[in-house]
Amino acid sequence: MAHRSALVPVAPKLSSRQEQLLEALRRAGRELSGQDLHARLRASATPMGLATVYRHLRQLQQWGRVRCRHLPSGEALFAPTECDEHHLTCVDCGQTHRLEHCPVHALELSGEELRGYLPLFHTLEFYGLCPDCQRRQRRTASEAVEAAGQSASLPSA
Amino acid sequence: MAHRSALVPVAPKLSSRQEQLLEALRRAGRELSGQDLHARLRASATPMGLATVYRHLRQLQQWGRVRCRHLPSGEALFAPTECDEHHLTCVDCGQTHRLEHCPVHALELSGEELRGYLPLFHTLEFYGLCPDCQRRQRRTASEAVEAAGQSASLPSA
DNA sequence: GCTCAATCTGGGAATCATTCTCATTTATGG
DNA sequence: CCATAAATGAGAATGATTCCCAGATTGAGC
Ligand SMILES: [Mn+2]
Ligand SMILES: [Mn+2]
Ligand SMILES: [Zn+2]
Ligand SMILES: [Zn+2]
Repeated sequence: MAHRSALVPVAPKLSSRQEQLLEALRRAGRELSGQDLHARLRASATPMGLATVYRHLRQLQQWGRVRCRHLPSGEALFAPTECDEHHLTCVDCGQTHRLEHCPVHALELSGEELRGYLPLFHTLEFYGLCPDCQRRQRRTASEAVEAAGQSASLPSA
Repeated sequence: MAHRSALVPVAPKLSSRQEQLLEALRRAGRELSGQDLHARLRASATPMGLATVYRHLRQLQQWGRVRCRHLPSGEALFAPTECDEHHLTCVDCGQTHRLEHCPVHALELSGEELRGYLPLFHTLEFYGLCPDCQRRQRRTASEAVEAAGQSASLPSA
């Protein structure tokens, strides 16, 4: 709290609708898409339209209260900035794991690199091949090699 | 090269179309969207259709040769993985600066955190408010306060 | 060379998350 | 209550990406 107000020069009081949105995000305990949020809020006592959900998500992001990351699929996921999480994602099957610790939490940008910016949040995602997909790709590759080798020529690999 | 082949278990030979795509990305010297690439390749001697561009971008990404990040606007930008760049972006106006050095280049994931994954690439982006937008937000905020304080409302300007 | 199946390609339709429009509702402040 | 401004949301518009599928290309086997 003290942390937040120290960082943000303009910390506008949130409207009740914005509080509702942020609270829904907190309650979820995981990143949610705009559509997810809309679905949840639509069921609430004070339903919120899709346009309003997106409007406020954008506003909250510009105020540094919400951050957004994109899955490889392109889906946008939102979370409160106070939750500092990162992931390791398979570029093939999309399986993702939450990392225990943020590797850049300490390591901040130097004053020179900041260029006068007021830092709000960051995104950091690692991508790789999960063990299963490594196996599958190896299998596929060796099948190709074997098929090619059977014939007569093909010194490629 | 040695670096790459050591990392990637399955490093399939790229098709000529895939080479063409990757080469276009390298030649560009900056991140390009799928649409950008399509526009460039359409003008070339061997035009490439939009569907093919996206197909190969996905494949190259799964092979760890291309990485992708998303602007706050949602636009997807592609670059060769050998280019390890990150940015500082204003959440308000969208202005972005390239960082000189990658803060996580050394700092790799621990074996435990890797969970057997074969690391391919990462994305790291910092977000904040640029000096201009900080000023603007402060100005907007103080106008609001002043208007409220006066309590004699004059909507003239 | 020629043939045929497998693979690749790309025009155009389909998808779908997000944004936009704008008529209506709600908050504000006397 | 009145007037004005701000907020809201239904539905249309947008636009990037994916899907579909018929035609083109490749290349292994003859
Ligand atoms: Mn972090
Ligand atoms: Mn890096
Ligand atoms: Zn996988
Ligand atoms: Zn800015």
